[in-house]
Amino acid sequence: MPRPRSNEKRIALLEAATRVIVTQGLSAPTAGIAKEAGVPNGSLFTYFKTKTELLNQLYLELKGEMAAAALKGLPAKAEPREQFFRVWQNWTNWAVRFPEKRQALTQLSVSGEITAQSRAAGNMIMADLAEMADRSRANGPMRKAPLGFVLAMMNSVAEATMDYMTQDAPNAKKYCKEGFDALWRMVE
Amino acid sequence: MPRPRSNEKRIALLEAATRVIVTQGLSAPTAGIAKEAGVPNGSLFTYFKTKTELLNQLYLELKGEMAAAALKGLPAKAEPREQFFRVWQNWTNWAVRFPEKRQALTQLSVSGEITAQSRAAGNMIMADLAEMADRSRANGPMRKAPLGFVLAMMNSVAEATMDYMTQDAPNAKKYCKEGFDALWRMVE
Amino acid sequence: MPRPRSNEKRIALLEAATRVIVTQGLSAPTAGIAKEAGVPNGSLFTYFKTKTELLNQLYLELKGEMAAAALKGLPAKAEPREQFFRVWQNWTNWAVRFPEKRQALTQLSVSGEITAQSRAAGNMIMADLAEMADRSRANGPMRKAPLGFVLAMMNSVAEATMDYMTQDAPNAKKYCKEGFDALWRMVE
Amino acid sequence: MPRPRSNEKRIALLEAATRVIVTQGLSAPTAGIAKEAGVPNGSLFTYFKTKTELLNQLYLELKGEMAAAALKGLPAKAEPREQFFRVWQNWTNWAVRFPEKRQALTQLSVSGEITAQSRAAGNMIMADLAEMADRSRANGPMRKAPLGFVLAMMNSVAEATMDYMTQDAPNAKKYCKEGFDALWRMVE
DNA sequence: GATGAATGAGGCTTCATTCAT
DNA sequence: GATGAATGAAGCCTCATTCAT
Repeated sequence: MPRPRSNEKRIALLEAATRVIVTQGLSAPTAGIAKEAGVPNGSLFTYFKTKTELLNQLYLELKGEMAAAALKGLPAKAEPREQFFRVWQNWTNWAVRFPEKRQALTQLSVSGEITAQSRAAGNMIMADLAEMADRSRANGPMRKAPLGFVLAMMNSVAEATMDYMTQDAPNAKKYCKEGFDALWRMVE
Repeated sequence: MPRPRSNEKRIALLEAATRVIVTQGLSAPTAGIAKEAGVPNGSLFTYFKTKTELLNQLYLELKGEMAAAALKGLPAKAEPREQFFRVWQNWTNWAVRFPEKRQALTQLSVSGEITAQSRAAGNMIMADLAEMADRSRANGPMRKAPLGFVLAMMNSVAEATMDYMTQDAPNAKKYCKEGFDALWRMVE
Repeated sequence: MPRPRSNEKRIALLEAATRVIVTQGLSAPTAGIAKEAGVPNGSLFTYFKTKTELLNQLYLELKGEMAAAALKGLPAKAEPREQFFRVWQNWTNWAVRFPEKRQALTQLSVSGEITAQSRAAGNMIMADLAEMADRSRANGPMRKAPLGFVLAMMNSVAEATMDYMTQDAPNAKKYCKEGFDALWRMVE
Repeated sequence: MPRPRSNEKRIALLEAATRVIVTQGLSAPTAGIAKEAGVPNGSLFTYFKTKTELLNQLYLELKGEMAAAALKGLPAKAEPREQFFRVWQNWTNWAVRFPEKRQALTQLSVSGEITAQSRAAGNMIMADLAEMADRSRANGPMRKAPLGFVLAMMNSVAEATMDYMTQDAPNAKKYCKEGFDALWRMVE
């Protein structure tokens, strides 16, 4: 029985990639990522066939983490608005707690490195969030707009909110609320 | 400001860069940009000292074009909402007419290549737009929020709108209106 | 001579190497050979200390097979020419039946991977053939030329013949005869 | 006007490649070739887009040189045999004078690196030689065999001859004659 | 012994920038 | 100034071999 593949190294590489991407961008050398992870450069390629694959997996990983954070500990019974606000808080707070993860995710999202497949999978991950959004706008002015469009709106507002929460951490809570209210006005 | 002889080549390079960036990303080789522009590769560096400078100038150029387009032909006397809507139309239509320019601008904006100075200059360019936004929210629910935050919100909604207008061109007009209404609800 | 347990795997590796060398050349990765053989990559090195050793053993194996095929079922009593022709047929037919083996052998022969020792051993293997060749030219025009030179000549004619037999299989028999006659004219 | 491409460097690279291939085989690093040529490694790729292209051009270059050498200074009027013998001498002597070139050419010929196109071009280069061979066998026992087959025979005999001439230089002349006579017996 | 993960030296190639002409 | 060849530092990835299990 050979040495089994170490999941720790995989994680270490993914986390290192996150950090390195934030400081150096997506063109950061794989060697740098490996070094940051404390792993020999050749090993990176036993865990990820190519740099692109590493990037795509990181994308999915981060998206998954973000979604999980957003949906964590939802009050099963609650007003839609309240429930949504809770998600909003979870979501934006995750971004504040892990600014590097969010930043890396943003970079990945706009880059040409992410496959259509990965993007599709990423959307699947966000399905619960999407559904919640769908319910929220059900009786509002955007009820007839395509769901995708509404989601894009929400997402973009969320991004802007997170930016400010991160940049100006002391007032994070205020931005969080303000952003949510703006969003709510938009859809409900 | 010493200018190299041919301004045509400068323009050609900038336009080529726009196209090349869209298809290949910011890591596109300078040689490729030069070729696309029909300019010898070495000449690129007589027009732009470094690749970074080319990118920064392109950023400013595109931002300028966008702002100019947005503010063109404004009815001097008109209701704020109407006037703002006109700007909104100009703006989003520019994005639809020149999707490559917008895409390149987006890529540049998120990249680490753009200097703080360029970003500041970029904001100056958008000053008129910012002022208009400021007036729009003057009596609305976001009247007390930091202007930057409001602008970021608007911008993010605009981005989402443009995305959909570009992706689904036949319904562009609808998205344009829908996006604007959403924005208006947010701030006014 | 300590032998690893399974001779089957050894054979499988040798045969896989033959196939892989034909398609990918001698620089084919050991991992690829192992995979083709259905053997885990690490195991290759329990059967062959190094890649070079694998190559050398393959060389000898193929040379041995070729010689055995050539000398098989010789009529003990027969005219020299007839006997030699029989060998010639056996030899060239082997090449046609196993073109991959011959091709791999050719590649190995010209490569720098084969040690002097292996080459010497390879010549030993061909000793019977050499002897027969020696007898054949005993009364001919090349009777005074160094044996090695005559053998090289024969070998080269054989190679050319095999090439054509393999390339143009339907006429293989004709080439076989034609090649032999040419050879015989040369030495006898 | 920029620096023109230096044909000297091209030649230097080709010659360096010849030498390096002989000692290290076709898998010799491009860096080593460049160093041997006294050229920075990056420059190799301004003269040859890829290693494969370098190899193919070298193949053609060597083949061309060989053919030119073989056909040099032919007596216009002479018996076919005499004329052919002259070619044979030229040819084999070239091999003795430039053993590295011949060895490299041999390696290239058997390798998988040479394109079908290059091989075709290589054959064109040898066309005059082929024609002469064709005339030589016109009245001989191989007059009905496919020309390609005859050429292959001749070539293989030449190879064997050259090997011995090179290995045992003092007797080169003898091998040259002996090889030619053998060949002549074969075809005429 | 069997297995396949681990390793790190190197290989090929690219590229921003410089510089000879 | 204009041009495109020149350059050499990296970058991504491969691979023979070793070694933990």
